Amino acid sequence: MRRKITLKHIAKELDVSISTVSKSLRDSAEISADTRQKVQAFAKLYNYKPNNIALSLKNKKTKTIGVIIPEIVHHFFATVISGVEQVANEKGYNVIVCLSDESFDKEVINLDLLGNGSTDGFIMSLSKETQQKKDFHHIQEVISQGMPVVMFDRVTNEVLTDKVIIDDQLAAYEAVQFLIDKDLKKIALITTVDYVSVGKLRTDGYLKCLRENNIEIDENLIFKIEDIEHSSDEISKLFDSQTFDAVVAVNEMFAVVALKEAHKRKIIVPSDLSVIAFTDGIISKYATPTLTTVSQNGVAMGRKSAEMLIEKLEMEETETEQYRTEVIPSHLVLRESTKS
Amino acid sequence: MRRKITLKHIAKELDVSISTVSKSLRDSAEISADTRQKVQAFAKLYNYKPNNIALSLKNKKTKTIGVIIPEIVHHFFATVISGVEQVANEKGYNVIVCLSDESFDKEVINLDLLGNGSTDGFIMSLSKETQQKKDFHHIQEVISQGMPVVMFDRVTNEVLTDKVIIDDQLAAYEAVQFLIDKDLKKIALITTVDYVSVGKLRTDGYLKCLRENNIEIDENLIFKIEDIEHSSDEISKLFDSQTFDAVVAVNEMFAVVALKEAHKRKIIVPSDLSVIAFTDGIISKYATPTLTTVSQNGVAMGRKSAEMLIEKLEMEETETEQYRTEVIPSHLVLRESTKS
DNA sequence: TTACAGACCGAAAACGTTTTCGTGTTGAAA
DNA sequence: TTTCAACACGAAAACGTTTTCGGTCTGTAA
Repeated sequence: MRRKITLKHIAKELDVSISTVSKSLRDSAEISADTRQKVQAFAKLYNYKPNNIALSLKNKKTKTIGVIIPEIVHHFFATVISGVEQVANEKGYNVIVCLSDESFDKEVINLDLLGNGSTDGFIMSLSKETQQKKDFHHIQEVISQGMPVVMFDRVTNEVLTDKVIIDDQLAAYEAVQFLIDKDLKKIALITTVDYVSVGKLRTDGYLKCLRENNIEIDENLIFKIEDIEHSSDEISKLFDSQTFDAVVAVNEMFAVVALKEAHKRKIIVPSDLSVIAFTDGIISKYATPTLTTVSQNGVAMGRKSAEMLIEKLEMEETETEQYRTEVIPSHLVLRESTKS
Repeated sequence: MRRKITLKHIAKELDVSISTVSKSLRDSAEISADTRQKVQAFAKLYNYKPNNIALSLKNKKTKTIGVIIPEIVHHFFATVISGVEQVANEKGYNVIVCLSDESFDKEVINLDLLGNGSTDGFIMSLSKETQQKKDFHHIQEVISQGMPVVMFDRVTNEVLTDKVIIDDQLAAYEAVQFLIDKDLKKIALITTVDYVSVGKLRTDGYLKCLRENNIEIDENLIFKIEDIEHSSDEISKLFDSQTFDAVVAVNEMFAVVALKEAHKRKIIVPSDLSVIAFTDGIISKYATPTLTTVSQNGVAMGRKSAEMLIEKLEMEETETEQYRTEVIPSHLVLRESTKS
């Protein structure tokens, strides 16, 4: 088992000093062409590669960015990671992924663990529990220690830092307006409980659009679902108790469940009922009928987040602290679940 | 901006040596209770946490495992990461994720980059290109340098190391047998090109089952699809040219496309046509009708892979090299796309 | 008084780099 | 012959830890 070779080994083998070896490998003019050549040949032969950890310690940079997300088995977050990874890769950074499992405590632990030298900065999306507790001291902590942090999607105003979001309220507004333009007036909304920030914003957009179109808001058409596991029963109740000619769902799963419920009741989509979902993911593309969705470009969010973070990492310390919030554009992806 | 505090800072502030600080924090009996108490109080006050990088360098352990997968926007791989992360977390390890994008070169680069001290070991699934080229020297390289590697799902016999797989051939066999038991004889197979190892194995299982049931193999019923983008047209052709009463697809997407094609032609699933898909993911659960699938428990694979890797990492160097291949059980998840 | 044990603490090495600075040797100019 | 620059290289510090090995006290026993 050939162990990893170090500068020291090369130095001893060639009977020169460690400094000489190091300089030779970096092609320093300080060293004679002869020695340089000799060292380089030897290094190549034994496949020498500098030790990353030693470099990190010396440079006080790890070239690693930490990504903390609620869960990875979720198409949207997977696409974000994909985007982050793309630009990280281009710029020579590694990505270390941590899952909070929607738990506040795990978020704290992860931040704590990685905050001690393992990463140069963070990209994160808040866990549900954190959003509920409204406790962000762990994030403030790492920021105050000089670590750049970029928050995406599930963000909060209470932390001053760079952010990347889609304009959820506007997107919901546009989705609803699209339906109204098709002359659909009884529009149901299937959303989450309010503490999930994006759920709240989308609900706000829905309400705003109805108001501005002078359509009376019927609270019975707004359905807040806590638990995705029982969404099927819940949504069934909605169909039992109310009639409506369009549904906006804040995620794909709710929309597909609605689709199935309609199918079961012989309600034809889109002629009898139009459906629009948020988050343009895999399910929408493969549902029957395929779903019209509000695109939520995770790759773009990931890319933008990584770009902002790396920019912060590589700029001079002295520059003025200026935080930006970038808005990733979203648009309606028209498919079979709405009338054309 | 409070910068991170180090042992040196504490030492200077309290006017003792670095050694004393270090020992105090580790509650060494060498240091008087008085001093210990003082140091600990100070450290707590300033929220001292040892620098991970320095520890890694000293201990020659990073407590980090590298995961290299073809892509993350793929439910199966996401579940695997989730599993890996779970046990990594339990055992105090971090997970660094790299995507090969199905590219041989990126796989080499990632392995190279992380192999130089950044991780203690690897968990990986081969990229398509690597499987095609059958070039595994980069993996042999890291192994020969003493890094444990666990391969999962897309593995190869040409590398001697720990592996975690599902018995794809057996799983396919059982799926086909299930259909035959329902008295379905004309069973089509929608699979990938042969160099994708799991596609090949599943095809083998299909063939074996037909043979052992004395059903003549009709090559026209075996459909190899290279490009998922055009699968729709391809599968349409299959329906044009052949008749059959069951379909086995090696992934969810192919199955859903078949489902839609049947729907379009007024072929009723499951009464006219049964469909079974591989990889029990999100799509299957939300398809219409829901899909009967061969479960491919990614979380279990991830967990098992991580367990095997960490076991290797923490066992004494001296123990005999013994490589294992673990098989994760799979089973049919019965849903609406097959007759009950 | 001397010797010695124990208590307490510090110096230094080690992990693997990079970089600054110093030093010895050579050759040429004065 | 003396002086000095250019050249080639090495020593050592630094990054932040942990740990081994000494060293300096104090107090007690001989």
